[in-house]
Amino acid sequence: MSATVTVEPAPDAPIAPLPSGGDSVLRPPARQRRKVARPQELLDAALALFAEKGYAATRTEEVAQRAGVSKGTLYLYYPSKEELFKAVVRSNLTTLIAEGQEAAGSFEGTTSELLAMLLDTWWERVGSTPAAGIHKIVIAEARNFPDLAQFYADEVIVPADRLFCSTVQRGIERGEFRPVPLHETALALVAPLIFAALHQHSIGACPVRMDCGVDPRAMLHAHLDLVLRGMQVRPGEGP
Amino acid sequence: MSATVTVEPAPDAPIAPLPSGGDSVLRPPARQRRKVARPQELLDAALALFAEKGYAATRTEEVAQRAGVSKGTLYLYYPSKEELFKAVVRSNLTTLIAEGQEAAGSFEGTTSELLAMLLDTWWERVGSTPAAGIHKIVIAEARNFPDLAQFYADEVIVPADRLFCSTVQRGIERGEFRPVPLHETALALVAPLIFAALHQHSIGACPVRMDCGVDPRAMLHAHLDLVLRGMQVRPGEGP
Amino acid sequence: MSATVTVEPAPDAPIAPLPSGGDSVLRPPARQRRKVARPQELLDAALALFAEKGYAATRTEEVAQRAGVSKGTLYLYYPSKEELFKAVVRSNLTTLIAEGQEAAGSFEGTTSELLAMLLDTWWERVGSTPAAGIHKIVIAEARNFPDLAQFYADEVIVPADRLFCSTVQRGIERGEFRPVPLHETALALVAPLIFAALHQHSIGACPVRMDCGVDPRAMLHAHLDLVLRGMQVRPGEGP
Amino acid sequence: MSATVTVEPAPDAPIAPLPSGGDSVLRPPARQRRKVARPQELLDAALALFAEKGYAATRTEEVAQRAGVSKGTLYLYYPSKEELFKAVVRSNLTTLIAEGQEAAGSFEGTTSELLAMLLDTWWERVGSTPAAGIHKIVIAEARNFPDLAQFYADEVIVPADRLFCSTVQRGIERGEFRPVPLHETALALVAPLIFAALHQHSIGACPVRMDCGVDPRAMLHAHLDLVLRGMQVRPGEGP
DNA sequence: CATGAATGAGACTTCATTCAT
DNA sequence: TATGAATGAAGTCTCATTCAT
Repeated sequence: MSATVTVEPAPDAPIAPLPSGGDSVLRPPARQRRKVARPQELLDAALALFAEKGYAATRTEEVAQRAGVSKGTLYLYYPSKEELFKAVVRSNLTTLIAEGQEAAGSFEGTTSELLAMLLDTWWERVGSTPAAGIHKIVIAEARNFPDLAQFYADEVIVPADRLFCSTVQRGIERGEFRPVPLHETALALVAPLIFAALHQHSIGACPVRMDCGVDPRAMLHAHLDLVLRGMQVRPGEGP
Repeated sequence: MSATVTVEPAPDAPIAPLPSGGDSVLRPPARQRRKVARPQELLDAALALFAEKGYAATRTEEVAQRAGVSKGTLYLYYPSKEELFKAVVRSNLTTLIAEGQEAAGSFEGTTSELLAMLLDTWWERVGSTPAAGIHKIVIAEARNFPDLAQFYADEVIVPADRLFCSTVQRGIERGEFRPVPLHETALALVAPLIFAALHQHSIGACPVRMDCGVDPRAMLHAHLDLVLRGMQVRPGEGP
Repeated sequence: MSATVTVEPAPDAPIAPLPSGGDSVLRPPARQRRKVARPQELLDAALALFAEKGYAATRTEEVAQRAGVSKGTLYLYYPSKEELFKAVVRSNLTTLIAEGQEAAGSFEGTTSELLAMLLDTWWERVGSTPAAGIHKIVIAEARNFPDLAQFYADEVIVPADRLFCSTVQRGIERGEFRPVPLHETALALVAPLIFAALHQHSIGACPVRMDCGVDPRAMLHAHLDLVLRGMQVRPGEGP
Repeated sequence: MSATVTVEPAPDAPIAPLPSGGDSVLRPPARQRRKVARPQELLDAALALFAEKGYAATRTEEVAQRAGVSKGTLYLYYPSKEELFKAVVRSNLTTLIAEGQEAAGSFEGTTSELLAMLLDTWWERVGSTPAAGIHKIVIAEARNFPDLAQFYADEVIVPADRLFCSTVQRGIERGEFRPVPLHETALALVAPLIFAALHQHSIGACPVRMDCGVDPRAMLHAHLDLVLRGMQVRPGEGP
């Protein structure tokens, strides 16, 4: 408050939700009615916190605060912490899936290019965003929330597997790839990306001194280079 | 309780996790080796539970029970749940690294064979054992325990990176591999395995119905096949 | 909302429960009689819910819903749940008392017949109607709402006692009954009925399997038979 | 604490549980281990509070305080508020039932005397004690806790009905009573007592000014006098 | 007058930690 | 040392009440 001290924004709300404008410092916190915007604001706040601290360590009140509402308001929109979490997963993964389908849909070009594009897009839209933190949470809490695990399997794992399997299949059918096993190859394709995303949202988000940091981008390309070469049909190998 | 009972000497480090070498299997009459074995028993119980349920969902009482002692006794050895957690991670990672070094040792044969051996061994000794649960925990809790992240970086990530980088280097130097970028390739090599291990200890451990389950073993081989081909020097490509 | 709409005059007692006579069934076009009917509608809804679930388990929102208004509107008429509760009890007790007086009237015939009639009527008009739920509420909450207990004592217990005492007195004076103690006998007369009514509105309203259910009607008659015989002067017994 | 000030006991604990003796005024409240005494102390505290305020209005922490323990300790013995309540009911009603059976068992004398004794005892051991408050609670909360209602029906209502029916039967068989209907008469016998007990624990426990207060004792005798006369075989009525 | 989104005190319950025995 | 009864801070969720619209 004093003139010389250059206070940085309160650490509690580094990504402050936006307090509407006026927000005078009087006691009653000037409650607002924003029925339509609230759900998304809550979802965003929840995603950020869940991704950072995990499911159990995130308090509902903290989510509400970050969204700029009170504890009770959160429960107006989501009936429980678990449902809130599911909504977060659903919201971000539905988008994810939709994008995957869409991107794969009508693609012209070599399958190698398609794969590069898919993985690139995934990294840009998911892996490098807070949404990637969801994977971390699911991995960490799956055994405590079996129905959540089932949900995740149904909504994410299976569709993603389908997408990549069919893409590899396309490469094989077009004579671009050797006849590699589908599921295993699909997994080998995405694993490094997901791994990098996990890293990014756990150790990578900590202030650790490390002399072998890896740029995910560079890693992605090295991986693609490696793997595509490994799949491609070599000159004298023809089927 | 009575005064005449001469309790065996207190373990030199009542709160220390245990120096891993000390728990030799000597003293065959399995009688009354309680007090020295306690720390390790607690650590084992804690590892199993943390790996299964995560940090927050694991109750200290449960750990104590599983180790066959009372709640209070646990606090005799570890001053808090957090310290117990750190001790578990440290204890098991040290072992883990030791095994890595040992496995690498002096290997004769092609670098492809060496890599195959390394990854195979890793899966056998770590990925498929409860120790892999540690990765899950560290990933999930890194941001809540920053010094743990630092520890993990120092003790696991950096050494592992060094091991794989030097192996790839060996392959390049011997003319077996193309001149691929070291760090990125190393990461691409291990990522699918770690990913599979994580999967194994989260979703894979849940009773989820899934039509695209992948055998980690088969995946490992598909991955190796792919990646080694991608790295190898092709006939007409000379260095 | 618009300025030209001439809302009907505000009810003279916006917060008053309603004086019971005011809600005549006039104004046949059942159109827009909302605002004057509101208090009674709220009271009715509240009575039903309080009687069914008790004070604490009844939510104000539920009351509002049942009355067809919003939560906020309820508070326009009653400043708090507690006041609503009191208004409900008072309102219905007034009715109850009125019915008592009405039922008593001027009776010709033996006092036994008069008593039979009184109790019969009470059961028909009160005991078997939702109004009996009020007794349940008062009994349950008297200690949490002392002034309500006072009100109940003044408005119900004392008048009822007076009515039955004077009736018994009449029986004694006319030589029909032995000189029994007044208050105690009056209580002994009504207790089984009230008891049955309470039962009816608590356990009797639950889906309990019970092999000793009692028909309140039959019980009433057995009780009367017993008690009137007990009071009546026997052939050889003095005056 | 000072010598001259005669402090009355803190208002929070009018019926203080007994603080073991020492109870110095230091900050740590001198926790004690009384594993065997605790359950009954908690039950007593719970009975008193439930009887006074009802189920919902009684806070678990209040029960713990009154029993002289902390919130958590309560849950060491009873897993939930509902279970605590059931334990209270069970504890007090089991005693009740046992006493009833026992008292009725081998009785010599007229059935009128037996009935007088039964009702007298009931009043002394239940009706006039806090245990009678249980009836109030069951009546008030039965519809919110159906399984409690079932429990109460099974454990109290049915056995009590059986006891009184068999007693009336005995009177009829011995030629003491007219052939009255069993269930109905049994109910008519106990109803005034239960009614009085309810009254005692609701309105009767409030500071109400009332000019028609009834001594339950006197009422009990008036009732018995009335009802026994009504049941007894009159001189010229032969069986 | 009416609405219903928003609030926040408070209830129940859990569990890491302490400490008398 | 070991125990496990006891503690109390903290978390999730409810709901009476308020108030901007």
